[in-house]
Amino acid sequence: MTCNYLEKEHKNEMRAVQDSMDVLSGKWKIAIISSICYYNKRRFSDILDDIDGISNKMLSKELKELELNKLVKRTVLDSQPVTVQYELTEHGKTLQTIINNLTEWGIKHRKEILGK
Amino acid sequence: MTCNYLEKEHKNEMRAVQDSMDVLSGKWKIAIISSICYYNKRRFSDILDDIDGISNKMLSKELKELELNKLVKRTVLDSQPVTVQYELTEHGKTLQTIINNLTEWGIKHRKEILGK
DNA sequence: CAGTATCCAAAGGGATACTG
DNA sequence: CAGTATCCCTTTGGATACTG
Repeated sequence: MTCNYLEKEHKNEMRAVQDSMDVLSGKWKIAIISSICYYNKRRFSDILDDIDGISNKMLSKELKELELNKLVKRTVLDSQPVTVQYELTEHGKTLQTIINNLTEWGIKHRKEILGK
Repeated sequence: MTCNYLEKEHKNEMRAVQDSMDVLSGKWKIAIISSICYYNKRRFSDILDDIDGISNKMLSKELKELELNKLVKRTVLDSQPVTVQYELTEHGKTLQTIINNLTEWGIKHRKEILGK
């Protein structure tokens, strides 16, 4: 791998990567996205069940951030009692490639570390 | 995007993604990798200069973790005073695809959030 | 059901000084 | 140069209880 581009471009790339990481690096972000993606639409309490170890406080906080970043859309259904549904936005769905790559790499990495 | 695979596969994917994120999600990890990659071989104090805001304590800690995860190779050169050189391992270089994707996505995301 | 609020312990991480 | 050590403030996040 050679990285023979210009210094300024390099700085810009680093900023862009950091932007992505800021959005994704919450402890539960990707798990949440993955859960919503898997079920297409998913309610708060269901996501809570999907993800081992997450608390309602954390789920609430992370979902709020995902919404702010326009990755997730929140819809309140007027049922009794109130139900809230989460789904990925079109923008959120563009994360699929990254998630796939992270999955592949994670598997490779595990082999590398444990020795093949 | 449809996610119509089996539940168990889904759990495995989530674990793999999490493995990757654990390795990469330190505050400075990707910046460090990117810096070493850019210069191919890079010394401690140079990386310190490359990355805005990082402290020697953090750089030392993150490099240690990257080494443990076999992404980075550390070489002590017997100069006066001692010089230490860091470079990516073959395994570390396999991150290139992910970094590229994160770069692209980060740019897209910025447009999405700021409004095009 | 879908969150908030509060308390609190643990981890993160900056600043500074020191060492081989 | 390449780190360690220490101090100490800030952030994170779990447990629990409460609300519309």
